[in-house]
Amino acid sequence: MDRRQRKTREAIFNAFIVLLSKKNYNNITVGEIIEFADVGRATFYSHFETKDYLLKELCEELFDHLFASEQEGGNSPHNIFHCDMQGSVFLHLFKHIKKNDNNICKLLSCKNNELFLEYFKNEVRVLIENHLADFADRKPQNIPEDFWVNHITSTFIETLRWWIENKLKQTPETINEYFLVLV
Amino acid sequence: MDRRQRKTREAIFNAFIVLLSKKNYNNITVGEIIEFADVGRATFYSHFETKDYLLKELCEELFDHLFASEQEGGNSPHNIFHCDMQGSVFLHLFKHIKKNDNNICKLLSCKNNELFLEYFKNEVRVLIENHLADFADRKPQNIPEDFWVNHITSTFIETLRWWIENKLKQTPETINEYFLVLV
DNA sequence: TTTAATAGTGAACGACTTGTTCGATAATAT
DNA sequence: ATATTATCGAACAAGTCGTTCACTATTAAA
Repeated sequence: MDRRQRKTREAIFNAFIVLLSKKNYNNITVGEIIEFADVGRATFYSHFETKDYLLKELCEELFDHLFASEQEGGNSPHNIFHCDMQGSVFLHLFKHIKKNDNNICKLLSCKNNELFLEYFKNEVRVLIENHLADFADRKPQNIPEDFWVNHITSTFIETLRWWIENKLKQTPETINEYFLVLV
Repeated sequence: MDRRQRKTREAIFNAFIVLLSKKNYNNITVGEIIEFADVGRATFYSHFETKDYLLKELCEELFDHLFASEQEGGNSPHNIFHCDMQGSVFLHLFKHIKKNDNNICKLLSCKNNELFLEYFKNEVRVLIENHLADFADRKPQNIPEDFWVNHITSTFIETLRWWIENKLKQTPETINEYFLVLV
């Protein structure tokens, strides 16, 4: 990839992230992004079709970092079902978010954006599905499988949101226990 | 209240609801609303400050219908803690939504709007808080009170959303059981 | 080094949306 | 009958979006 392209792309992502830390997604304009990124209008639109696509591509990069290690953990079948492993998958996630170099927190905060939440929920759902066996003994009888998956997924995300609203006061370990105790 | 005012207000609400059943909140313009409502632009803005305020007022009317009976049930202290009452509060809600004269379903569907979800969640939270005693024996030890309330609230809403995504196939009774079995 | 291909620039454009203004008209209440 | 109030409708400035185009700068290839 052309060095110019890379630089432009990064400049736009950076500007977008900086702006996201300051204001809501919906209130950010393309004009602001290109001003911060110091990039021509036409250039922005040659990289991203719309602002929504910019978010989408940012999410893909973000989720790569956030879920990559977890997904691989999910691929080694002999360890997953192990009790210690179960906790650590989600604990890892909570820890990553506490570090918060990335700006997931801002995006997750209620008032922000449905689009991000949709992407994020899909990602978490896949994770949950991969670790479904860990929750098998807690699953109530007579409820549909996807209802159960949806519930664990939602509970995870809502736990996260509650944590973020509480300014991440609790340790990742505490939150992880809170989460596990719910499902 | 002036008859003209009433008629205008209703025309706008109606147009808004019709449009909501066809497209996402974010994609609805004030121009469309006043066209459908057959009302002057200045008139719209003399009734509602912005589109968001229109939604807010619509929610207030909607929630009045939806939560009014439940709230009153919550005010008679001798019946609340009764086991039979517990189920029926939420069952009533599920039934109301199945009837769906109002357009909560469209608004609740993921892709729609954070603003509505926020209003709705607040309303449900109050309901849950009023009936918290019903869930007391299921509350795990050592988790904060508001975390617990948030979890029940979220679970209710996510149950609802799952139901709506599934086209309300299940009966209200079934969904109510699904919900109660989760918490 | 020269050349051809590629990426970025910046101004301008049309289209759409928002929220406001104002003089004229119609409905309502007294 | 009169005064008040609501609505109309057209126009407005401001902001935003996504596109276009002629021009310039950078990069990769010959």
